[in-house]
Amino acid sequence: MLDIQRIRQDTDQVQQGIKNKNVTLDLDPVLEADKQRREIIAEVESLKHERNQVSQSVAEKKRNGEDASELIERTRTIGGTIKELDEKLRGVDEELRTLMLQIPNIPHASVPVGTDPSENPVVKTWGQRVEPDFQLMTHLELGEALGLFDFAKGTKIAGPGFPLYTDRGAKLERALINFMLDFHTEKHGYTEVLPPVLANTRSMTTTGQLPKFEDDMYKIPQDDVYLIPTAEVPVTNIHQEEILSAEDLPIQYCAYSSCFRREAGSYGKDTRGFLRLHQFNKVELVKFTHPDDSYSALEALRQDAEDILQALGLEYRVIELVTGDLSFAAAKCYDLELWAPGEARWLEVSSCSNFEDFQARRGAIRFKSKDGGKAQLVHTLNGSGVATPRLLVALLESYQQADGSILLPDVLAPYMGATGIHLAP
RNA sequence: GGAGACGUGGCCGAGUGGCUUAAGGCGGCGGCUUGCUAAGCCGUUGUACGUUUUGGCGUACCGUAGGUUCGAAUCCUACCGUCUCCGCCA
Repeated sequence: MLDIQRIRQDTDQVQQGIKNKNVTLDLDPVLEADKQRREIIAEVESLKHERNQVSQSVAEKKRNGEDASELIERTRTIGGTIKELDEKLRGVDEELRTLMLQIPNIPHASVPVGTDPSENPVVKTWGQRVEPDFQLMTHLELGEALGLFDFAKGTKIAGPGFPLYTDRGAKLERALINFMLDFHTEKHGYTEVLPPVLANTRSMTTTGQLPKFEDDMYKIPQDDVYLIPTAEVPVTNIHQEEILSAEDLPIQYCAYSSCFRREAGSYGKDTRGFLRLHQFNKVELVKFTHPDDSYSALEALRQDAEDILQALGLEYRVIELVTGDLSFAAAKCYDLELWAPGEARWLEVSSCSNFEDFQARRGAIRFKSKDGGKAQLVHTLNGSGVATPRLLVALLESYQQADGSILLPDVLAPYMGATGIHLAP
C-alpha cells in the first residue's frame, strides 16, 4: 500500500509511476474517497466531543441528586447522528481501503522505464559456457536415464506439475536445499526459519498476493487459508503488527519451503519437465531493514543469491527489470538467470526485490529507535536463494558427461555422499 | 470433536455502568543525590486517525466485531486466540 498522504500531495508523480508500471488506474476516486472520509471524521469527532462533555455533566448532576433529563435528551439526539455518521464513515473507509489495496507499488527512480521484458537490461554475466564435444542431453533425458524423477507418477498422484523425485534425484534435491541453507546461515548471517506452508488472508494481503492474485493460489475454503506460493509470505508476516527495535535491524531470515502455484493462464507454456511446476522447493531470503539501508541491502541480497550460483560453478546472468515488468509490490527487482546448456536457454531461478514500505504498511511492520521518536515503517526485501527446479535443470545439463552420468561440483559432495551420479552398472 | 477456564499498556496486575482522560508495581527513558557501584528520590512513558498558528487540541483503542445505554474495560451476542481435561492422532 502507498501512503495516502503521498497520493494526496504528489498525485502526478504517483500517477506517472503507476503508468510506468503498465497499470491502468485512475487516482481520482481514491482522492475523492479520502476527502469524504476526512470530512466525516471531522464532523463525527466534534459530535463525540460534545457528547462526552454532556455525559460528564449528566454524571455530575446525578451525583448531586439533580434532574438531568434535559441533558439526557440532548445526548440521545447527538447519539443518533453519531450512529448514522459512523456507519457512513465505515462505508467510506472500506471503499478507500479497497481502492488502496489495488494500487501497485511505484518504481524506484533508478529503474529504467520500459514496457516489455525484452527491454530488461543485462547488468552482469558470470561463468563459462558449457560447450562439450559430445551431443548434449536435456535434463529430461538425463533424469530418465539416471532414474532421478518420475513425472507420470506425480501426475497419477496429484496431477501434472507435481513431480515425484526418486532415489538419487530425491537425495540431490535434499542436498541442494541443505547446501543452500547452510551457505546462507554460515556465510551470509541469515537466521534459518521453517515456516507454515499455509497462510491466512491477512498474511496474503500483507505481501500483496491478495486481493488481486487470488486465482494464482490454491485455496482451502473450509479453513479460509491458502497454500503459500513462496516462503516470502509466512516469513514477511513473522513481524506483522510488530514494532521492532531499530538496533535489531537489519533482520534477515532464510527459509526453505515447498511453494504452490496454480499457474492459471500459463497452460501450454514451459509445460515440459521442471521448467514450470505447481509445486516446487525454494530457499527464500527475506530482509527487514531501515529505510535508509534498503537499496544497499538489495545489492547485498542479490550477491548472496549469486554466491550460491558461483559456488556451484554455473553460468548465469543478472537482469534488471524495467518498470513495466516489475511485479505488483516491487519498487525494484533483479532476476538471476541460469544458462541451461541442454535446453539452450536462460532460466530464471531468482528474483531479488525491494518492496520499500509497501508490504510493511499493509502488514503494519514498524521499528522504533531506543532514543525516542515515532515508530516508522521498515523496508522489506526478498529474493530466492534459489529455487530448485530450474537449478536442477541447469546443474544436470551443465555437469553431464559423455556417457550420460553427472559429475557434481565439489561443494555438493558432503551432501550427496558421492562425487557424482553415475549410470547403474 | 466434547467440557471448562481465561484474554486489561513493553511485562505483572487492580478494576461489577459515571470522581478511570485504566489504580499500583516492574521495566524503559530523563534528572537529582553519589569518590565508583548499589540503593534512594523526583519526573516521564503506547498506537492510530483528524485538525493545527507546530505550542497544542480532539477522537478512538482493555482479544475482534456488533449490540444495549444519555454514558461501557465493566452488561448482552457472535467470532478469534490461549490454557487445562477428555477423545482422536504423527
